[in-house]
Amino acid sequence: MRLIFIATGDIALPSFRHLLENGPRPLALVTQPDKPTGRHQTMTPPAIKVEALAAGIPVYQPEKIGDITEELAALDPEILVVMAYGQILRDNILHLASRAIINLHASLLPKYRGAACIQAAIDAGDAETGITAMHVVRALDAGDMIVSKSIAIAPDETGGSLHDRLADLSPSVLAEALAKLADGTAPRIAQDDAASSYISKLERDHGKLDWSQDAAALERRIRAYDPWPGTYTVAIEGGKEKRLKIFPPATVTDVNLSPGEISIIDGHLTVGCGTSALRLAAVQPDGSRRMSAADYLRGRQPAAFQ
RNA sequence: CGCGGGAUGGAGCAGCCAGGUAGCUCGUCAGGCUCAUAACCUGAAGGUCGUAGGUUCAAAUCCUACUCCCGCAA
Repeated sequence: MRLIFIATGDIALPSFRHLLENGPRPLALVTQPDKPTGRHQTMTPPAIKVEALAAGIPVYQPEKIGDITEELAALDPEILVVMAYGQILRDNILHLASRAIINLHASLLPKYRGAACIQAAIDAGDAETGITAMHVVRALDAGDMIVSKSIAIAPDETGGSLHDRLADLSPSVLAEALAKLADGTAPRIAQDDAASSYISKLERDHGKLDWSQDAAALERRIRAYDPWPGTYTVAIEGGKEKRLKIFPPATVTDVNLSPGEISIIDGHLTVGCGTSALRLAAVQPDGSRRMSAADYLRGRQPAAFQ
């Protein structure tokens, strides 16, 4: 089967490797251009590009994928596989493949269409999530589904751990979808739009914790947003506002404190929430490295979180 | 050279602006007290103040360069 892989995010790496090892070997990889990243804004290629080049797979990095429509058409693909690519695909790409264009999405559709689907499942307190293979249509993540597989979300699951587990689950979903497309047994399961939800892309600012919320909800958010975009609060230290990152695990504890109020209970940094309170285990002050909440308290005296 | 913060005994910090015997909260070790404690008391060990130069009678502190860590931004 003539296949082109279209992906940027690391979540696609296991699936890409699966194709390299078990076939069908991708004719090409389309990925986002190298971008300046890190503290020194050095140009960094997507990891999947590096692996593709090492495997001798041609790589395209168009600013807009529409710019290479002709090149891709010349490869005469039967299947396009899209996963965490990062660009909206236009009609010219949607109709490029003779057989199908499919997308691997990290949620159990129709829940959590959009970018931050992994975090959303933890944030909502869902018991499970998964990977869905579907046909790509113009509306984002709204195409007919082919196959999905689910996994349970652990009580201490973080966005990072779930990302990795979903990445490892993806190859089996891809393999099953490709097999069914090949032998003509692939179903087209329409999504129930009424049951759908859309999650927009997360920005760093979305990680600011609102202490007026329920402690259990905040605990889920701290896990869901780790490591990206991370959660933080603003600590009042000596009258100054200092940004303070918060890391899991946080523990809901039944103490009566007003939202944002800090108390040291049994040696643990405890913060009041809208309902009950949260005991924090790990934090990172601005300009310093990650440390235990106990270490943080040794050298600083935060008055409150806001 | 995108912007900015930082490097001080094992941990987290203060001291630096206005140079002049290394300090705080813990931890560790020893002893004491207690029925008992992540309790309390007493004592001790442990630092060439990131590196290299410079200024000075004198540098953690002022100047220069370098290394490493981190936040923002992507």
